[in-house]
Amino acid sequence: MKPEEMDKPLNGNTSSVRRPARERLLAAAEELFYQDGVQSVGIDRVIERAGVAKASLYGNFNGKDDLVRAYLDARFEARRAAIETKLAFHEAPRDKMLAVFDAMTEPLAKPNYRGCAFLRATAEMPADASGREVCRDARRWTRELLAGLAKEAGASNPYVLAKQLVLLYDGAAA
Amino acid sequence: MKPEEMDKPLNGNTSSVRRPARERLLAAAEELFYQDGVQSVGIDRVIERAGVAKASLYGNFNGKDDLVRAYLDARFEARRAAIETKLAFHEAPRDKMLAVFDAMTEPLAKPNYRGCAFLRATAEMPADASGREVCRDARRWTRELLAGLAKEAGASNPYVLAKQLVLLYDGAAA
DNA sequence: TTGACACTATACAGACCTGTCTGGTAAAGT
DNA sequence: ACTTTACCAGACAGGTCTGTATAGTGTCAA
Repeated sequence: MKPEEMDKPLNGNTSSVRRPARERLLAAAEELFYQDGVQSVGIDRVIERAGVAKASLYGNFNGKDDLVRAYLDARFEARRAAIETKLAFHEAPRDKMLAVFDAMTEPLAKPNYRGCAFLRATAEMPADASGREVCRDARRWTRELLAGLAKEAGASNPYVLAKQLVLLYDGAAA
Repeated sequence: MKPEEMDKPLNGNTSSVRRPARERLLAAAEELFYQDGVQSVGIDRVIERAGVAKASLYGNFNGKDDLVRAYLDARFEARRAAIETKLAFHEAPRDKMLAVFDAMTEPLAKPNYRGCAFLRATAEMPADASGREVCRDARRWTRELLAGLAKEAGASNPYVLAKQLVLLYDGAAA
């Protein structure tokens, strides 16, 4: 996606039925929020990109805060799905841990990678934003998943190991 | 510093001579920008905290962007000073590398630590902000310092090692 | 046909933020 | 005595942002 296309509407509707406004909003939010940051992307840009009226945004979400939260939720869901897909290929706890790490570091190689979405969002959101919870939950989920696997694998201190692994991911993602 | 004191002016002038406006502005910027984020802290809050008129800000700086840059510059200078102080105690390159890491991770234990100032600022500043350069410079300076020491220490691949160490720091700081 | 529904388009209020401008004070240099 | 310098206080303009309100369109079902 070239920059000059970044604000043109994307309907994705070669079919006769248009995708509902909510989906288009989430798709636009996903791209714009991740690429340019939650703070600096205004509502007007999102609705323009989604090809949606402002009223449709406020009909489907409670406000920007809610849209950001939905965007982060979707992001979390995507990560969880990616991890669990990879997880299914392995049996041994140790292999599973590697699979988790594999799934998480896979996006790093992508051309438009801009760092961990949760870390970025946490850094730029105001302290009282509701999206912070999602970020916290996502990090905790990852940590506890790793800790559980480490325990199964017989690690002497699974919780500490999980924290160190997350720390390593944070470094790579930053 | 309790939150309710966070916006009262701090003159720090028990002496007869008041500290000049520029210094008070930088001190206020340091605290507010680091604590609450560069974006969400407005100029009015900075000048109120500094006990300074708005005109004094625009007399000493070219605008908010410039103030942010000065804040980051000061931050960089402080880090450099802290590192070089610790560096002076050691002779062997390997000890020096540990000293660098020591100096950089020392602030992590402080009660009001909020992560690496440069990482945070980079995450929340708009793409065209002049402060990004400072962040880039600070990171490059650290990396090259470590690479130089690694080379002296006889590391097989000093540059890669330096990058990995910085990555480790980023993880810890995030 | 009518009415409910989802949507578009646009105008607008209110808040906030940056940056400018004016006016006044006090100290230091000439 | 006069000027310069540094400063404070606050009003104000211009912009951007979120969120609301209004008016109109197309569709589908009863």
